[in-house]
Amino acid sequence: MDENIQQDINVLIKRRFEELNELKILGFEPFAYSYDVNSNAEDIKKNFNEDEKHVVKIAGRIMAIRRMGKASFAHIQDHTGRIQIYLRKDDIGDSYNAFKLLDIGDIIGIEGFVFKTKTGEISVHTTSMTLLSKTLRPLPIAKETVDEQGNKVIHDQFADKELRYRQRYVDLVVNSEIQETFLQRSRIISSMRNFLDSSGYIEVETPVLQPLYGGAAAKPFTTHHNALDTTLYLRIADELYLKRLIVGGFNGVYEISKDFRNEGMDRTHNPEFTMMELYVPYKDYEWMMQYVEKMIHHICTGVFGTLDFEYEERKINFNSPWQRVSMVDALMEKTGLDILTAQVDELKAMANKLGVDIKGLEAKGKLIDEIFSAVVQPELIQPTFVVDYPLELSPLAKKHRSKAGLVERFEGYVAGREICNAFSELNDPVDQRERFEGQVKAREEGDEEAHQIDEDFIRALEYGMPPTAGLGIGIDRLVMLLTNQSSIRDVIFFPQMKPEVK
RNA sequence: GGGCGCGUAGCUCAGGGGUAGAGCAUCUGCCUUUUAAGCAGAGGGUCGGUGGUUCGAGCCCACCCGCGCUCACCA
Repeated sequence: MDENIQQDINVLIKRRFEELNELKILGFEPFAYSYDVNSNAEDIKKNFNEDEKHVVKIAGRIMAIRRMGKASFAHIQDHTGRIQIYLRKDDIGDSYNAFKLLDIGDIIGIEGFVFKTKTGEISVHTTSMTLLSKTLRPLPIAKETVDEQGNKVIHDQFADKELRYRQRYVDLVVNSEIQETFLQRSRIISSMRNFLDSSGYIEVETPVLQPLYGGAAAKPFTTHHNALDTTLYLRIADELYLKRLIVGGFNGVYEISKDFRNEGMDRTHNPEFTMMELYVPYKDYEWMMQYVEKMIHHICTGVFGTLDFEYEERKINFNSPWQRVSMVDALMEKTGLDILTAQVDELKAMANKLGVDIKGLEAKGKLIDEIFSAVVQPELIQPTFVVDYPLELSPLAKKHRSKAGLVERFEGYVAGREICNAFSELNDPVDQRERFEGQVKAREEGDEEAHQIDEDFIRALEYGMPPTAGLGIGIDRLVMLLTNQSSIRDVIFFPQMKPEVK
């Protein structure tokens, strides 16, 4: 930060330190130990009764002050919202002198009785004020007013996106409406966990630090373990460990945890993100599609009380069953090309004709994926399962029981975005080894994201894994969808940022 | 990395060649039902940085730095 700006802030901070000392001299402890709260802003307003003087004890942060000599009004904000307080020197004596030394941002406890002002605002008439925490930095507070048309106008809003992300604690205080999105995130995860638990599946934890990374096509973060003197990777997926647990005999395991991918950042990508993966033995991807429908239904109704959502101005309805379309059919319809029999040259020609950037790709699977992403995916607005993917795109999925060249895999799309990925898990260790070897070949041909051979995983499969259905859901993106947020940074408290420039 | 945009007081912003502005916030005084409280006064800026053009540069030019959006890669 620029030194001069720093100095200017310091003038304000210096004044706060002076107030701190003056408060101590007056005998007020600026940082209290506790306060017995028995009400909150929301309850006070909800339970207001003209005839009774409710006595309440509340605590919160001062968000506005209007001083009028020997009496003052202020608004304090707690976790339920704001409420006005009224303080008079006649009522609180010496504390009024302390109040004169308080600022917006300070945290106080107020005991008093509830009343309604001349102008009709339910307020607390203070009989006792306790300073709980003195602020040493000025809060970038906004003021609100209502214009002639009845629109809420916010003045001096704390709007710098970078500062909001870097200092989320300030953002949460002064733009407190964002708390709702994060509360919804929390409820979505709880609801999902609750649904999985009630199905009898076990929540487990598997390593974040892995000697071999796998389970997805992505570049990892690399780190080093000193005592072992070995390279470890931050996991890019939980998949291979969770399937080992299915080998071990559990009746369904899931994990909700952070995965890490060392790739670009934008409105839908953060380097660490939250993933839910579920594996259920003796089931296949058909069963899993229905399970996803039920789970999303449970979350939508449980958290939001509705199946109707709006995302980026488009209406979405989560009624079951979701639409289903096979990848082959969808591409046939859009391009007239049968991707099962098409040659690489035909796919490249089609991509060029459609204006799809294939940037030197040669692998058939990747070409198909590019064309699909460009021409089909954006049109999948209502919840849709795209089923049966090319084998070479899915080295961990089981070959389709009747369609050659495909695997039993589906992805769920909503509002043109992928929200889940699932398959009938490959449990044939011989086939798995061949797929891994195919990946090694792809890697040698320059595909940095191709899988490595995980010998221990193959060994686990050789001990026998029951037929299993597996699912992955990107939690951040699900939350974005359900809370109508277009940036992943708005559903993650502390999104990754460039290092702060001093 | 490419393209577009932004950077002026603590916050939100005006000013587009003539020597720095507004509102809020801060400080002082008055004010015991206010609510963007009010009234009177005060302080606060090397206008993101460096060079250049000019008698004179927030303003024009070049380069750099930071941030946002977007494209590419990707969940």
